[in-house]
This record gives sequence, structure tokens and C-alpha cells, in this order.
Amino acid sequence: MTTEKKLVAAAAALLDAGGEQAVTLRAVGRAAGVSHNAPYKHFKNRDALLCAVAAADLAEMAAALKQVRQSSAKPAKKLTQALKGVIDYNAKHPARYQLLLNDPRFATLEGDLKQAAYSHFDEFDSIVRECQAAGELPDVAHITLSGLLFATVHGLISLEASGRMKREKGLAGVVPSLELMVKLLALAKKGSQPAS
Amino acid sequence: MTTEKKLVAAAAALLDAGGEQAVTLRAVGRAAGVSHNAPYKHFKNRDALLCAVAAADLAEMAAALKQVRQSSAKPAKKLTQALKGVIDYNAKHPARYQLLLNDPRFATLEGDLKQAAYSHFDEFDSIVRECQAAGELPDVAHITLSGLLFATVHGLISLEASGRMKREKGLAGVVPSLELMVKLLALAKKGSQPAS
DNA sequence: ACCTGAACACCGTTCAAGT
DNA sequence: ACCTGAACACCGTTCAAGT
Repeated sequence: MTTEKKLVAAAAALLDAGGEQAVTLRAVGRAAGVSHNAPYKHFKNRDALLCAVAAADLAEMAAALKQVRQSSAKPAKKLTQALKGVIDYNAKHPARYQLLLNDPRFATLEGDLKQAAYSHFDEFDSIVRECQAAGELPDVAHITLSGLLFATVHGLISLEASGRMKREKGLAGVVPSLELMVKLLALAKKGSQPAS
Repeated sequence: MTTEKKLVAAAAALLDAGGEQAVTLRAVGRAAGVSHNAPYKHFKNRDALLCAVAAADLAEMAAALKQVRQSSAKPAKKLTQALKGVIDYNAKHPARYQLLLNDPRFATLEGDLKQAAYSHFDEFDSIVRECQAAGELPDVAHITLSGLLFATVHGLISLEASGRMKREKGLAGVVPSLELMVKLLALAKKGSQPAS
């Protein structure tokens, strides 16, 4: 494994183990078997290393979505699996999820991250279109609908992770809330064709 | 103004000016006219100071929501205003918004923050119930529906702020996406009563 | 009760130097 | 081309001491 990949893997492992504050260049170097400033030979700075982790994760999520899309499941099932994939990713790697989808530091998408973000969204959008074609989702602009669905699952995950959506308030969890969302969208489809 | 309030105000101003990384205790102390470790006499540590800023902001947002709820506008209009308030808050104070709704550090809500979170959600939920009563939103569990709506606006804002929802992809902005969401929920209401 | 200045450990980053 | 060790500036936190 090249040193660059070792550094990215070490940073990802440290994120899982102790959150972003655990990712010091000294710890990364130690875990990768190099000195604490070797990373500067491969990345501009610490943020660039974290950005590389995010790009790799997003590419991985895109690949997982592609698997789902190419499966033989019914469209509605594919959508559920796609949404569940996002939820599971957050459950397994909360700090990396936060980096991936909630960190404004990499708002100007560049290079690998931009590429990964595009292919990830395209996969998701394709599944949404399949659902529309199958009559499971309303016939509105598919890109906007995809953005809306993804924003909803992301918002639910985010609010729960940040403790703002506690069950104490009587709130449902992420999965039941999403199920309601999908059910309401199906009803909207029905409501838009009263003559059917 | 008490020193404690000065510290919170200074931290909030620094967040607006330069993001979280600009909020060093030395800078906070300087802005409040005290030494760099005076904050420790009022807050356990830096995180506790940031948490106090979040609690104050959430209380402010709750007060703004209360104004909307008590206004004479129609329910649908109140909902739009409530959602717009969240969007505007992020536009004016992105770093504080991030702290308020996306920071997992304060996931264990305590004291002021917990109180503020509850009253904020209650106000929002009341408006959602008014919309249901007026037939503008589907008759599903109001708390879940409120959570879903808030998660959607938060997810849209978050993804846009973190650069993951660029227009380049053909995506609509936060406001048009939300308008679609509300429109689809109205259609769902219609689809659930085919006999009306 | 509230504050200060010095000190400590730690970190990101830079630089001169090594192979 | 890739890496290292020393050094710098900065920060959160602690502590002894001041009023």
C-alpha cells in the first residue's frame, strides 16, 4: 500500500475511533509508520487529508448505491435500500459521515470529492426515476425530488446525531419518519391523479 | 452587562466573523475585556461556552417562532414563515447555525439547551397542527410530521451549506425544494381522502 | 466571588537537511 | 521524490496568587 493510501486509511480509522479531534497529524503519522509531517508530502495540509477521506467514503457510498440500482429488486425496495444505506453509514462511521455530508470546510467541491459527489447523486437519482416510472413517486422534476428525499434522510440523521430529535419529545426515529415520508409521497402521487 | 453575557456575546460575534476556529478563548477574553482564562470562572471549558451560545440562539429562534404562531396569518402562511425563519437564520449566522443544529458535541442536551430545544420544537409543532386543522397538511401523527418537515428544511440547508447540493447538478435551491415538499404534502392530504 | 499572569502539554505548519 | 528532526507560533487548560 502506498504511503498516501496508508495516511488516508489511518485518518479514517482515527475518525472512527475518536472523532475528528483524534485525527492529529502526529497520530496519523504514527499509525501509518511515518513521521508527523510526512503527510505534507502528500497533502497540502490537514484539511486536504480529511477531504481525501471524505472523497473515498463518498466514492464507496456511490459504489454501494450502484449495486442497489443494478440489483433485481423492485424500485420501491431499491429506494428503501438506498436510504437505509445512508443511515447505516452514519451508524457505522458517525464522524466520517459528519465530515462527508455536514462539513462546510469542503464546500467548494474539487477534484475527487466533486467527482464522487456527482456520481453518488446520479446513482440515487436513477433509483428515484425508476420509482417514478413504476408509479411509486409523484411525477415532479426528478432531480428536485431526489434532492428532497436525500435532504430528508440526511436531515433526520443529522438532527438525531446532534441530539436535537430526541424520542422524549414523542418523535419517531429516523426509519419510521422516512417510512412516513415515502408513504406520503405515494399518497401525493395518488392525489395528483384523482381521475385514475 | 454581566461578564458571563459579555463572553457569550463575544463568542457569538467571533463565530459570525470567522467561524468556529476564530473562537479562541484568548480572542473571546480580549473582546470581552477580560483575560484569556476568565471564561473558566463562568464556564467549565470552551465547549460549555459554545453550548451557551447555541442555547441562547435556540431560545431566540423559539421566540421568533412564537411571534409567527401568535400572528394573524393563515396557517399555511405561518408554516412558510417558520421555515423561512430557519433558512434566514442560517444565512445570517452560518457558523452559529452549524453549532446549533449540526454539532454532535452537545448531543446530550442539558439545562438551558434542552429547555430551548423543547420550546422551539413545541412552537413549530403547534404551527404544523394548525395547518392540519386547516386541511393543509395530512392527518398523520403531528409530532412525526413536524419532525419530518423540520428535518427536511434542515437537511436542505445543511447539504447546501456543505456544498453537496450544488445547482450545477440541476438541483433546485432550498426554497423551491421546500415549496415542492409542502405542495406534495398537500397532495398527500388530497390523496388520502378520495371520497371528499 | 472573580480575575490575572505564568506555565504546561499539545498541535499545525515550516524549514533546513538527509537519502 | 520522499522523508525526518528541530523549531515556531498558537491554543486549551491548570495553578498559584492577587483583590
